[in-house]
Amino acid sequence: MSELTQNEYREQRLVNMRALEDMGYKPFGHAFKRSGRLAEIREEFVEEKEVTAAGRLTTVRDMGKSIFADIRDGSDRFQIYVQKKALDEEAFAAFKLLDVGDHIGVAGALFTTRTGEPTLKISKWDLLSKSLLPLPEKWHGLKDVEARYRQRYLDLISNPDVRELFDKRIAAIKETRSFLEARGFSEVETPMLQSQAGGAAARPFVTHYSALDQEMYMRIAPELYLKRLLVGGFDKVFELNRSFRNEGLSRTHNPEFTMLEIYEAYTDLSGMKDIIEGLITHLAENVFGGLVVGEGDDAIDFNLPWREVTYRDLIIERMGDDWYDLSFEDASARAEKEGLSLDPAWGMMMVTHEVYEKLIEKTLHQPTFVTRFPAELVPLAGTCDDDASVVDVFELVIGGKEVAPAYKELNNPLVQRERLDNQAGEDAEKVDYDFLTALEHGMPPAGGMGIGIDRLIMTLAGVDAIRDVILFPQLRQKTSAE
RNA sequence: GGGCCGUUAGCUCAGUAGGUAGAGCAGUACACUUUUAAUGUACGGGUCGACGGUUCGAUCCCGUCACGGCCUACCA
Repeated sequence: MSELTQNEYREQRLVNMRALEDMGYKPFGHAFKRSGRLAEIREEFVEEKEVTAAGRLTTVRDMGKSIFADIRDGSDRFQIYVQKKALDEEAFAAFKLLDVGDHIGVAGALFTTRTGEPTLKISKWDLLSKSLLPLPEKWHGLKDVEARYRQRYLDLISNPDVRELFDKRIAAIKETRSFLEARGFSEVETPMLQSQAGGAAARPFVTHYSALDQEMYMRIAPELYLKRLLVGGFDKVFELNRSFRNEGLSRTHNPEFTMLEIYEAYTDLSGMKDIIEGLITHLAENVFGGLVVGEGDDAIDFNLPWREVTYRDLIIERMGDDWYDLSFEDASARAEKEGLSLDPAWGMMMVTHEVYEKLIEKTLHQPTFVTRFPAELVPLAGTCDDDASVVDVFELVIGGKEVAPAYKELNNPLVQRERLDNQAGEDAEKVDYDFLTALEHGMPPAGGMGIGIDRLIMTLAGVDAIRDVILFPQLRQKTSAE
């Protein structure tokens, strides 16, 4: 079937490869000293200058005694000109045996064609690596979404906008690190392999550590270890790395994802707010091209200040001034009238929260800090000074998605123990008692924040699928693999 | 996990109210010394996702499966 015809391409390329070998070329050759990457050669273009360059052959325009072709490296594309009389006969004949996709090294002089294209007229060339399989079509690129994710290398070669988006992701992560380091934060690494998966409520990936003969979990969040570091005297730390959650795949969920968590001692939410506002506007301006992302009604405006509103006010705004005075039955009826299906086990708080998650959050398109969540929902946060039923937190929502929750961290070990015990219920093994012990030694008051980096990049880049910002997103394994 | 949709040449896509399929790019051959989606002429290339069923006959209809997409559910 498809392998058969694909083999015809491969067979032909093997024939070409052997012919080149017979002429003394090494098909999977060697290092090649280049004057610079193609972008540098373009930048430092001087008429007549002798340079060497290397890249992958991407298009060939053969006119008999004269060939124009493009080569590409990780930085740019560049046109080369192969003129029959400019190199020896055998080298010219050998060049015609090349296939699109081959890596070559070339030497020659720069010039400008009559159409104004900077070009390298080659006097020598060498084969650096043979490509045995054809690349996707040059004009339409690779469209098949499955192939794009499974063979991302082809996607990167043939779809320049994909490469550009990943370059932006790389730049955003680099800028995030320098932004935080410039403000005195230290980047740390804490365990991804944990004996207890704490810091969030998600199903973990389970594995087994043979040496200790014990179950281990891939972390679902770094939070509890970062707080141990607060106890240990690291008062400004962050970790920017992967967490893992054994939950469903969707347009906005990948089982491994990149999270940034930041903790600063002796500060509170206002400190976290300054950081997130500064960081996001910095990234928008310096990496993604400006403070307004997208167009028309979808545009997101990152100009400060951002809206700040309490959870309670949002609920009232959506469900009516009297919501919090309603009986449970009346509230449930009103929620169901809005199209929500309610779990009979829920109480008033969960019904209200369902209203927030299903009816309100997705409508918060512009950057919005939602504050003062019910305390039961956020067991690791400290309560507000004026009202112990709500916690001193914000969730930054952008484009209808939760991008960054921040807490005044709970540092009262007695309250923390009670809340974790309550949450774990009968499943007491789930409580990380080592963490509670650390708190008892005294954790400074602190603000903390978690930022889903993949989602932040989606938001800033204006893409709506998480797999478009992850190089190798998770897919089901193909059983027919060779 | 549930619902709906998709899978045709290496790539991008047409198509057949059931009679084993076409185009462009790519490939092969020839021509061509300034092209850039080079051009011109000719040629080759397909188990129409897999397996069953219905039928004289299935890429097309039906069923199962695989993979993917969208929606939905789980992820404080």
